[in-house]
Amino acid sequence: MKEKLIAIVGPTAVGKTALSIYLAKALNGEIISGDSMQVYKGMDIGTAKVTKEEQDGIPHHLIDIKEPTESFSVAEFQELCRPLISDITKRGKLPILVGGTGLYVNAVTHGFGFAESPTDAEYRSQLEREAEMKGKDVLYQRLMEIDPKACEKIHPNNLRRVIRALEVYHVTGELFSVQQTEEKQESLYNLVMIGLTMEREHLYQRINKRVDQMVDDGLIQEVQSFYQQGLRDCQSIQAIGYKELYDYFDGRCSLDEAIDALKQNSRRYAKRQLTWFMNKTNATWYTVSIDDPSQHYQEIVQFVAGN
RNA sequence: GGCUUGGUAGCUCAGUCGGUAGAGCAAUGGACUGAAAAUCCAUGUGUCGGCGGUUCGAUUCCGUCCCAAGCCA
Repeated sequence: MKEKLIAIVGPTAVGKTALSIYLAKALNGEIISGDSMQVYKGMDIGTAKVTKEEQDGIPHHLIDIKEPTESFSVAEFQELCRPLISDITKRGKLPILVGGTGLYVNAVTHGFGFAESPTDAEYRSQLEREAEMKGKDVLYQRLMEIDPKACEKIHPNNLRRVIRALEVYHVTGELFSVQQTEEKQESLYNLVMIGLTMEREHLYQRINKRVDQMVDDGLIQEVQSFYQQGLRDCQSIQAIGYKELYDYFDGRCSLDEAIDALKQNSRRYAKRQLTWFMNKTNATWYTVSIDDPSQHYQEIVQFVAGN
């Protein structure tokens, strides 16, 4: 008997958090964040992390589990998330996975098997240096000799993924393309996936408004404190909101330009999220209205409870 | 009121010595298996300001009108 798992996916700012709290209350649930940036402590405003008040007593997991200096990965997320789901289930509660990071969600709900191929940071940077000196074609050609099947799916310009494929071979002796065939079609869980979307123009309005709100709430100070602590070159500051404001603090642009870039990058991010969730999941979709975001809550509760 | 320079893609502009046009940015679509809020790929039809004229043919030349900026009264 598979464990029951609810997942809520959708683009940034569509209202996943509010729905998740509502569902958790209605169905005796606990919430697991499926988000690559909300794991970082102190990155609260910029990642639109749930506040304590919003949580309203509902247990939340996998937020604030990393220092901003640390790295994090899908595999680690998967490793943490799966036992957590079992644990919540055993306690008689309903696990609700809420996330905007499509890869993370799918890695948990489906059988992504990368547990056997760890990373090798040293090897990565070695390849990066090589690509810089000799060009990325050199690495692509090397991958072509080792794993031509992987090359079919990786664009020569996508250096990051070329390097990852080489890394897998380097570390495990196994081909990247072979590992990928382990993908399973069936979910590991009795999965009910809810997708939230919104008319594009309205979603963009909400994103722009939310960024302004973040600035009012002290986003600039939040990022500045990381900047002043000397936080540099780490995964956490790749987050939207942080990298743009770093450009401002570095004097590469004005504050207004940074905020505009932040909005634009958020909109583009939302678009990529929709592409992923629409094409890589079979969520049941609800189009939420900008005027009444809670319009479908009752319907969703019934749908989730009935499955 | 007169003169000058402009009006071309959502924006900034290029260009056509007359054969209905193209860059950057924006936007849109897509890919995605240990950085994923990352990384990467693909996509350019627009009354060439309006109306007339010349011409086989005008966005291009001419006239006129409208709009904008600047200068002179």
